[in-house]
Amino acid sequence: MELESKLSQSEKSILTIQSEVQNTNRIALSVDCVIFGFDENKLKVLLIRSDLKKYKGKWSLLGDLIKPAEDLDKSAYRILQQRTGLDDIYLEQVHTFGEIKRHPAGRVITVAYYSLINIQHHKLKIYDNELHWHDVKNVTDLAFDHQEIFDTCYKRLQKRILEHPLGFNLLPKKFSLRELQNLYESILDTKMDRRNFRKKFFSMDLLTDLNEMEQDVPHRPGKLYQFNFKKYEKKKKTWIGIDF
Amino acid sequence: MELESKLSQSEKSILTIQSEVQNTNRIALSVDCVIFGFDENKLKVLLIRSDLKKYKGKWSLLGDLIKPAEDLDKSAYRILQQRTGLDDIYLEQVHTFGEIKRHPAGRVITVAYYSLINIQHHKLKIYDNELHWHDVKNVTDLAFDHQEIFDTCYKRLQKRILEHPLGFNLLPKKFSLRELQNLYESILDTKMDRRNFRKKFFSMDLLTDLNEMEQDVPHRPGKLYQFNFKKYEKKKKTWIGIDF
DNA sequence: GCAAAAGTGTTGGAAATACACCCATGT
DNA sequence: ACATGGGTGTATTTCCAACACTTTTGC
Repeated sequence: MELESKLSQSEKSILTIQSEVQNTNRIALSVDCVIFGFDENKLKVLLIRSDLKKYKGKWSLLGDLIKPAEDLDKSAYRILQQRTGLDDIYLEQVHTFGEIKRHPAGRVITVAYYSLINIQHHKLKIYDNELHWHDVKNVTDLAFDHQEIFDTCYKRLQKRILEHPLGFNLLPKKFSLRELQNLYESILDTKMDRRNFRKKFFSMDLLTDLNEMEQDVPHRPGKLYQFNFKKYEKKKKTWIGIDF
Repeated sequence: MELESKLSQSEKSILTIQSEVQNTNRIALSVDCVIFGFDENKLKVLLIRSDLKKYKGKWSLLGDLIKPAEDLDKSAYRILQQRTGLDDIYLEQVHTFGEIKRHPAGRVITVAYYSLINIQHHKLKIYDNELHWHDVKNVTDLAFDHQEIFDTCYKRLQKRILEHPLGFNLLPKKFSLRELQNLYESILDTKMDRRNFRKKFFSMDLLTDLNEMEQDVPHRPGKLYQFNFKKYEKKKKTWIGIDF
């Protein structure tokens, strides 16, 4: 270190920095989106066939290069808009992947996002037959380092769904408690006790009872609910637990 | 969307992508590190004076541009190594900040990390008097968007410390329970019950009793402990709670 | 002997879990 | 009538949280 490091930030002039920023040190950046949907009681992810010879036949995440005059989140929204036709989508940045050799076309650092969309709204809008919804359980061997990106994003979703009520983004506006529970069970890959699940959600007081019933189900119809967001955001923990 | 989007990923050739990667779409990338330390029973962060006229007199995080042939994490380690002289430091990537106008020298996207270091080891190695340890409580009005980056990283640390036993990275190898509790209290900015804190940690069985005592304290000396990592990593939750 | 922090157990309440029966609908 | 999932209550256990006194050392 020593000389170089002492100089590196404290004494560089703005001109030096400008020169570095504009010339020597630029790198291509992309955004990749793990787009989750929920259909047939299964958690799905939207993938596209890779067109690169190296990854022929493999699936990959949806992504694109970031334009030099485009905000990061904007870039992610653009990809979603282009691919799904949907605005107003839940989106969360997860991690940035920067291995030198991760992309065959050269150095590309990629910022990974996951997003949650209501697959019913979306269904009508897939024109491109290279796009396909995959069960998350069957997602293996993606192109590039996309398997790692997918795994990271899926784990993040599993964690977040326990901390915040994000599920509604994946469901229709109106849903039954059974659908909600199916959603949680498929995201977390677990089974839950029905009575305890209901108790938990009702006690959180985040659902509005619509006084409507399911239609056309081959069994006793369930009540339909909506998420109530006014009531969320108030709940904080008082004491602070340590839970390793 | 339409035409452009349909083509954008599914039909671009490797040559097109290579050209984009190498020419039109490159952006400068930096790493910024929020370096935490613990001293005098307070959580501290290492800052450097900004040399840019625009931010004269303000403090900023330690960072540098990523070199085109340097891995992301490597880059963060390099900055830490240069600034603190320490290897083998706990480091976690937190978020990538990409507002178009965040840096006066032009478009620079920055990947934020936080790190935890043992300030005792480090003390000897600050040569640069533009570097200074600040109480996290007094960190305001940093240069660039570094206040936002700092806030984000600090919140992440507060969350992580409740989920994983990271604290030891900030403490000497041997520490008393009082020091450990002081650490948690200063990170979380809260007070905890001493008996419950002890119970909690002992029940986790992550501490090795060294059968040594504190020296030269003006009161009854406490026992000294070490973190025991073999035992960590086993604890999982069985049922899955939902805690909004 | 006094100040300062170490060390130690118990109890009540809240939340999580496990668990079984009747009900409404479509076929 | 039967198959399917909807809807409900209680008892047990586990975890959290509040709380006070005695001990050891330095001065």
